[in-house]
Parts: sequence; C-alpha cells; structure tokens
Amino acid sequence: MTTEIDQYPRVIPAVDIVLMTVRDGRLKILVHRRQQDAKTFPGQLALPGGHIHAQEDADSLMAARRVLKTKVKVDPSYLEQLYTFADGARDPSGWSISIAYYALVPSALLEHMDRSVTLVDAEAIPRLAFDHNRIVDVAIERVRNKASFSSLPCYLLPEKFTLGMLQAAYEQVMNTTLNKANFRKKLEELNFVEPIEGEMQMGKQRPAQLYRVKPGRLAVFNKTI
Amino acid sequence: MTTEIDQYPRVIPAVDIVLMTVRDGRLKILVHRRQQDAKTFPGQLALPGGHIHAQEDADSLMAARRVLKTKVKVDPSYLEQLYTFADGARDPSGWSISIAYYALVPSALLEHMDRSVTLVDAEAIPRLAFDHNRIVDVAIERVRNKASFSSLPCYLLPEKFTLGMLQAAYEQVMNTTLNKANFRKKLEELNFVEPIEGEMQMGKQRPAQLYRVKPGRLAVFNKTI
DNA sequence: ATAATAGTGTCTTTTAGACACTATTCC
DNA sequence: GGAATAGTGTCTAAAAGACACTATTAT
Repeated sequence: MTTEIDQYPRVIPAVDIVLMTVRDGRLKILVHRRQQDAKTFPGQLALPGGHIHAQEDADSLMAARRVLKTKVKVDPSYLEQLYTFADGARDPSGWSISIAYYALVPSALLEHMDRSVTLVDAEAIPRLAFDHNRIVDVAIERVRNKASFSSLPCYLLPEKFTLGMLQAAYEQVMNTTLNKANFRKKLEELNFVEPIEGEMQMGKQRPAQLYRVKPGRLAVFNKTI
Repeated sequence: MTTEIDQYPRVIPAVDIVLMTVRDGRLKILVHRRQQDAKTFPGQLALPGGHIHAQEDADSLMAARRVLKTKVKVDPSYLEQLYTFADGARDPSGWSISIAYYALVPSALLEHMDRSVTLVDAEAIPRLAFDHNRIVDVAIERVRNKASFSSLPCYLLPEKFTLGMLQAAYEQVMNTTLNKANFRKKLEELNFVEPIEGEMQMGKQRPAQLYRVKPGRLAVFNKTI
C-alpha cells in the first residue's frame, strides 16, 4: 500500500550532544574523532551523536541518553534539549535533522573515556564535522544565559564542593569574574546550597566548608547575580 | 542497495506552529479544525502544521513558512523555533517528530482567515489534537519569558502604534499590569521605539503620539521591566 | 612571620516600583 | 465642568556592585 508518507524523500533523524564539564578550571566540550572509514567526514572531530532508533528509543531524550551511554559511557545528571538543526545542507548525504541536546557532568565522570574521545577548551573549539561548530556555539550561548543565576553550574561539580569551587564553576560558565562577597550574599538569597555539618575540605591553606545542593533545589532558575 | 538508514522504521518529520496575536485586547492563539476524513483526530481542533517536504523546503523554518502561507495565508514577521517534540506516543500513527515554531503577527493580518481557522483565548485553550495543548503551553511560557523586556510584543502591533497600545500588548503577553510612568521610563532606556513626527492617533479623547520601532531595533532582548 | 585561601561587614550606585500629578481632547 | 485617555516628576525600596577588612591554615 502506498501511503502519503512515501511521497517524500526519507529523512533520518539523529541526536547530537554537546557535553560540557569543567576541567583544570576551564569549561570544556567533549568531542570524538570519527572512524577513518566513515562515509562522511572520516577522521574528523565531531560531537557525539547517532540516529534515533524508533523501536528502541521512547523519545528523543532517551535517544540522546542511549547515544551517550554507548559512545561516551556516561549518564549525565543534566541533559536538556538545545535546538533542532534541520535542513538540506548540513549533511552531505542529504536533508537531515539533528535534535541537539546539551549535557553537564562533573569531570570526574569522564575519567575512563575512550581514546577516540577528548575534551576541548570552550574558548578554542577546533574545526568540527557537519554544522557542529554552530551547534556548540548555540550550546555555549544557552548555558551562559541560563547559568546566571540558576543552580545549573552545580551539575559540573561533584556532590560535595566548596564555595570557591562553585564560584569558579560559575565564572567559567559565565565567562566573567565575580566578586566573592557578593557571590556569597546572592547564594544565601537563592538558598539552594547548604553546608555539610562538620565536613571541611583540607588543602594547602585554611580549610574550607564543604557544601551540597539542598535536596530538590537543583536547577532552580532565577535572575542575574 | 540497502543502506544503514533502511534498518530503522521510517519517521516523517513535521512542523507545527503556534501563531499568536492580540485581538480585542486579549492574547489569542490560532487553531484550525481538522478535516472530517482525516486519519487521525478527524474534526478536532489542532495547531496549523504539516509534513516537511525535503525537496521543497530548504530548512525547517522554510517548511513552517510554507505551511503558514498555505494553510493560514499569512507570512508572519516573527517566526522562531520553539521546541521539538519527538516520541513514539504523540501521534497514534507512530513515532513522530514535530519541530514546533511560534509566530507573532498583528491581528490585522488575520482578517481574511479560512472558515476552518479560528482564534482562541490564550487563557482558555480548548482540547486540541495530538500533544498540541502541551506545545501551546510551552509557547506561551516561552513568549512570557522572552517578552520581559524585549521588543518582541511589537510584532503583535501594526507598524504605527501608540504607547498605550504597546503597553497593552506587553500586559497581555506578560499577563500582568504595568505602571504607565515606569513603563515609559523603561522604554526610553531601551531605546527601540521613536515617535513619528507630527503623526497623532485621534480617538475619543486626547490624541496620542504615534510611535514606530526604530529601524534595526526589532527583537532586542533585554532584562525585566 | 608570610603566603595563600576562606570568609565577612559596610557603603555606594543602579534599578525597580509606587504614587501623585498635569495636559488635552470630547461631550 | 466632567469623563476619559495621554503624558510626566519625584520619592522610596530593593538589588547589584565595589571595596576593605578579618580568619585560619601550611610552611
């Protein structure tokens, strides 16, 4: 039987993920090198991504999760739809759709990465396959906008963190420097972190109080700092 | 030849559009009634939408433009991607993707609508086909967030407008009331409208100065009012 | 003691908001 | 004059930001 849908050229939808973390005090994006025998952009750097499997993926978010699990062996705590790139020019093999997601993870989760996978500095993204540079630009812009001032950057940190680490994460994501006193006053107000009784981070100098996100207060979105 | 893409069930991507306007001083959404012989949701209200035609549409934005032109006979001045709804449950005929857009138009553009097309109040959306109620909710939330304070609501007005009309448009979109003096001070600051020399809107009482958006200053996004 | 990082108190500037007022038209 | 809408000046409260300070550790 010929139905209406057979009239149109087939389009295979995919997901691509901009995975971000903070490593060495800098905001990083995860990229991987494509196989040398890939039909398109062989050997080039690209975002992790893959086709949607309709029989396997309940929705596009699940597809993104599956791709990350398979290709990067990571299950991110924060994963959100970014934008959909759909046109006839972005993929040389034809009209294509990429539902792009962005993810935030603590860098400790990325210890055992494949050799084909690397982190690149958000301020110096190399040339990527397809329209992936554009996708990364949109992702960074989105995160910058959302970060100020929500609890988003907490997803880049381990469960326990000092206020110094937290401020550094905000500064990385927002690409600015913040005043320490004002930052802490604002945190007080927003009220989504709490000190962990008696737990201190020992270091080279004065020990710092360890904090955690208050239960249920992750990803509370708010105004500017 | 069997390529990789034949392994996966076929998914037909579509676009759906949430078209908004202000009529009778209220924010409205455009919906249409589906054909009685439609395979899914016959006779029900739905958002205007349609399949992407890969050979015809350069990208998904163009697909949305084409659908609006064909089904609603409108070429909106503001049309932006909203979100992509992609899962196996939203359409009874199978796994489907809808790249949703939202559009803002002055209500004068909608004078000669089809009989199948109507405007419904944003505060009282009826039951719609598919997951279109959810799409509308997301669209209204997005516009509310973006409106305060950008020049977005200007797209709901004719080219020439009074500050009273402009304030009313903001109040509708943001679903609040605003203080007139403060509203005007803020407009001054944001600096995206200018009076049209010598043109006044005559009415029942004191005439009002007509304004227009400064060239190139449409859709400047900013803080809160 | 000094270097280094943690943590705090206070003042100033900017912005948001409330409120009261004047102005010009139609009737 | 009264009703109705247009348009403005000023004061107050809240938020953002600058800056200087104290505290506790390692060496």
